[in-house]
Amino acid sequence: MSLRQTRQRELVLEIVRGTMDHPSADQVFRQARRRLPRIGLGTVYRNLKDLAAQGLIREIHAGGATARFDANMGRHYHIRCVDCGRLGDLPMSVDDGLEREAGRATSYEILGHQVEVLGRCPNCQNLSKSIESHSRQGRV
Amino acid sequence: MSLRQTRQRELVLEIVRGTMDHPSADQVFRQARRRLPRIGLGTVYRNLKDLAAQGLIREIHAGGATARFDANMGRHYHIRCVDCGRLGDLPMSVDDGLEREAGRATSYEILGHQVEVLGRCPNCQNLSKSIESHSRQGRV
DNA sequence: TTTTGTGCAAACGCTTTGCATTAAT
DNA sequence: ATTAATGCAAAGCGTTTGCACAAAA
Repeated sequence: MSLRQTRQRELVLEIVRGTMDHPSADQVFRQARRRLPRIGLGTVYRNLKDLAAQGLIREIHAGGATARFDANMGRHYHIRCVDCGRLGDLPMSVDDGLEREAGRATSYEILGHQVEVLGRCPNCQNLSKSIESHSRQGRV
Repeated sequence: MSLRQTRQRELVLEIVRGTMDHPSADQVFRQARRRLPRIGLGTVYRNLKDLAAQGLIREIHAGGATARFDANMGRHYHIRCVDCGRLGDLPMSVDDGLEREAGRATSYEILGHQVEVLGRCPNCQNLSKSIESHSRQGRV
């Protein structure tokens, strides 16, 4: 249950904490190998995942693994169900102020923005309700 | 240069247009195969990519392909350079109203949201400037 | 007839996993 | 001594690509 403190795990955490540039697993791996030449890529992946589960680091945009396609070409936002992965359109207005503010905050040339709201769809809410009331089982 | 009108391409477009649920390439493929049993998965991928390039559909990769990691656990937004993939933190305020509005617009249980602004980082802006001024080459 | 597009299969890149060994507790 | 974590390699998954053949133009 409790995590053991290993050289590898400490190093991975230290590397992610020590940089501002949101490294990929492979970048963390390369950097780690400079200090622990025998560290494996699998270990790095496992530690990144464990550290994220502990809330010590955050994995960014892991949700968008597989591409989705949309024939709605108007600007709009999306909502994703964290349980079943269902992706829906959000019938709400697009915030142009956000790009203006981002332009002020950085020296990037702003080209656009995407918003993804995370939630649980009605179907998955009902599923977990019926599990609660009918049994003691945990996560499905 | 100009796209030919094939049964396969028409079908793929029709499928993406005919659903609201943002199908993945594989879902499009399965549905397409019901009407064109010999269609290949590669063809579906190629057509989705072509149709997106033509602006007829949109590819949603809610985040980049490969996962990135961040030790900054506070709520914040990101900005991605569309040229080099560089990912930065955005020093700007998080919009809670957005989640409230999403809650009103759907029957999802709202859990959070992510914003990714797209742009070109200062470095890539300079790179393309120097290419423009020193040569006639197009896209790098 | 000339290309572009297709089907197929192999290759790709990122990530996960099985397993025998190592090391933290 | 116990058992979680490691290194390694193989497999998994979504996606891309090379190539000979088919079909639009």
